[in-house]
Amino acid sequence: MPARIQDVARAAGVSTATVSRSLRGLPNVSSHTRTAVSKAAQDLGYVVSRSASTLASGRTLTVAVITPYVGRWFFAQAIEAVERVLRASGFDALLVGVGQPSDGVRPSFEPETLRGRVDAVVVLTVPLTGRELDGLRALEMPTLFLGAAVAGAMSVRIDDVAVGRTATQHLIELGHRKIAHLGGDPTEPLHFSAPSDRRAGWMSAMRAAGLAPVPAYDVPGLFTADGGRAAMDQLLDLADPPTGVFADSDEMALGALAAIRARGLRVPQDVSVVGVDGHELAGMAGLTTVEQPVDAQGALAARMVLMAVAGDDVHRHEHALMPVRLVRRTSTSAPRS
Amino acid sequence: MPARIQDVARAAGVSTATVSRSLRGLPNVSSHTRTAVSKAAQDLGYVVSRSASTLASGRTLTVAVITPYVGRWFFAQAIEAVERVLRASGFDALLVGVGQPSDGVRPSFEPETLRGRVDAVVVLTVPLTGRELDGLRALEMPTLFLGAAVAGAMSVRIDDVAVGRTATQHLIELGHRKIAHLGGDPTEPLHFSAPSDRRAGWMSAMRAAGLAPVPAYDVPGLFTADGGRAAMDQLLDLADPPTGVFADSDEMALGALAAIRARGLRVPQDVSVVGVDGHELAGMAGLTTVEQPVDAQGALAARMVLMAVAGDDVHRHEHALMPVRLVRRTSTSAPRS
DNA sequence: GCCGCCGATGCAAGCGTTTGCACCGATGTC
DNA sequence: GACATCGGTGCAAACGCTTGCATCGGCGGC
Repeated sequence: MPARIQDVARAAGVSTATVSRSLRGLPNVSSHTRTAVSKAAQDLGYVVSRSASTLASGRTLTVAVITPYVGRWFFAQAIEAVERVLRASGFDALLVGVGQPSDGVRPSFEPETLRGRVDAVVVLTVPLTGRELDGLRALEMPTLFLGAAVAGAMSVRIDDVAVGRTATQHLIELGHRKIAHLGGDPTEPLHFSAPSDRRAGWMSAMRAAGLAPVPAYDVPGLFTADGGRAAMDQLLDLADPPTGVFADSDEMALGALAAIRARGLRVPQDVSVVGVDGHELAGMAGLTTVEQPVDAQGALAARMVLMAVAGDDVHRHEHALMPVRLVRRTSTSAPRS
Repeated sequence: MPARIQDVARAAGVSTATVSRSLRGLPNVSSHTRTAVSKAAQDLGYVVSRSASTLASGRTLTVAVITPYVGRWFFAQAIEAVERVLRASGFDALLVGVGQPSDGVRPSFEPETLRGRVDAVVVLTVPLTGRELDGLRALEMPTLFLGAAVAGAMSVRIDDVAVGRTATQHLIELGHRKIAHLGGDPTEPLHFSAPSDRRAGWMSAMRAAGLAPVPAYDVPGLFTADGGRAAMDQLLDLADPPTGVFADSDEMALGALAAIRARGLRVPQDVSVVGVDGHELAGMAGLTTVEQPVDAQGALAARMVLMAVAGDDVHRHEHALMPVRLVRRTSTSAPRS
């Protein structure tokens, strides 16, 4: 049987109240008592019961991380960073997957189930329904969106419109006129804002350069390498294929690279490709990309919710925007005239 | 204020005991009462307090997932699968990161912390110290190792020696004699068994073919793309570089590919490369690989611990071995004679 | 028609903490 | 020297559920 607070109290010759206060470092405990309690706890291998503690205090020392995927690069990186910071502060990360739609419809996420289960929520780039958002608000706990901005909650993200603009401008500056866009899956039940924002950036940069975004050049890539490859194939089948391609993610861009090379075409001579993310393997493949600081976003997100949990209301509605930067590699160059 | 069980009891005109039994689907509740309780709970938006329920029953409906990384491909895939199955069964996944050694020493993982916090533990390919293993055993709860076998606990994994042998044999059958091995980081504080087993498979296959494994051909690749690239560079700097390379992971193999091409050498004409995993991007890059079913391993692992939690002692010590298969692509061929 | 049994329900004792409040000396103040 | 003050401590009431045990009709068997 594991030791309970009662056992520690007895061993240290004090009351359970004093043990509780002492172990949590609360004031008004003499240093003499403190050492006695610590020793007793140590000897007995005492570790506080989370459920009892939570029940009595209402604090869970746990933060929910809501995510549609964990296998995809961006999400995996972000989760790792969030978890690391939470753990360093003594908090646990409760992983909540809401993706994996079975019959095209995502199983509804029930925020109510989190009540009393966590102290705060970090939502990773998952667009919630109105009902879900309301449920989340009803929880009345610190909530932070990573990868999207939602009114009334904290957020950490990058400027996705600028991302699209930066990538597209890069191609334009190299001399490209026929620039395609590989985006998300429009039929996907989870409507992310990143794809549409990046797409908007693409269109905006095109127009600013006096170029018309061609509808046939705007194809869905599903945010996967396979999807990117298929989309690229589709583009190359066009009578007048693009010379430059902007993919919303490195994974799609790498798929596009594969499709291009599979046809015996060369990168960047025949087609230039630029991605988004800063995936480790993008570097290996020489992919030019708009790099975003995923680790930093995750760490900042965790720090922000922790501050909010600690009662800091100042940043309770802060929206942090992290910088991105274009990393030029060998997948982009001037088009063959 | 959220509704408590007391409120539901009052609304349904029964006692809290009946509400508790009814809501959990226990027997000996009349169907009439059952519907009345359900309706009352529904109306009040009642959701049981996890901490109170846990405190009273000792059940947490939560499983800990211990992992050294979440950003690396294998781990991310496995976690996603485990979480999905747990969630489908009404269990939560508590993500516990134990990696990220700061000063070369991994911060010790404290199994005691999990007591009363979870009903079972899934440990992902993280070699624990004796103290940690003892602590885990002392918890006396279902424990499963994914990616390594540990006596006295369940496990799900692949035969890593066979993996190394398969990959190496493939190169040997193609006619290679000078075959290198890209393995893990020997100085890494986390000593995984996979790298040493795969290495053993490499050596065994070499010897079986009458070839001597050359020490200079056995280089650490850190299990990252960057590490794989650096390791490959090292191999290519050798006076007599290998013609075939077996990398313990696809990520390293992809790094190796980059290093080879950066020198103007060609794959597979100049060097053949084979990896391990079945990474989505390996397919894009045409990498030959020994594919392992990560999703299936994760899902099975989750199912096994759930059965054990449910009281099924039959499989309590079962060791499941999942099949791997060689996927031939364009990164391997006969060496230039 | 009595008895035993059984399904349905209620009672109340936990489960192991936290915390508001009371208490109790010792110290400091006029 | 009386009195507020204050640090240190204990008491005991929550916190919201689960569950062993008791209770209570109703029903079939003899």
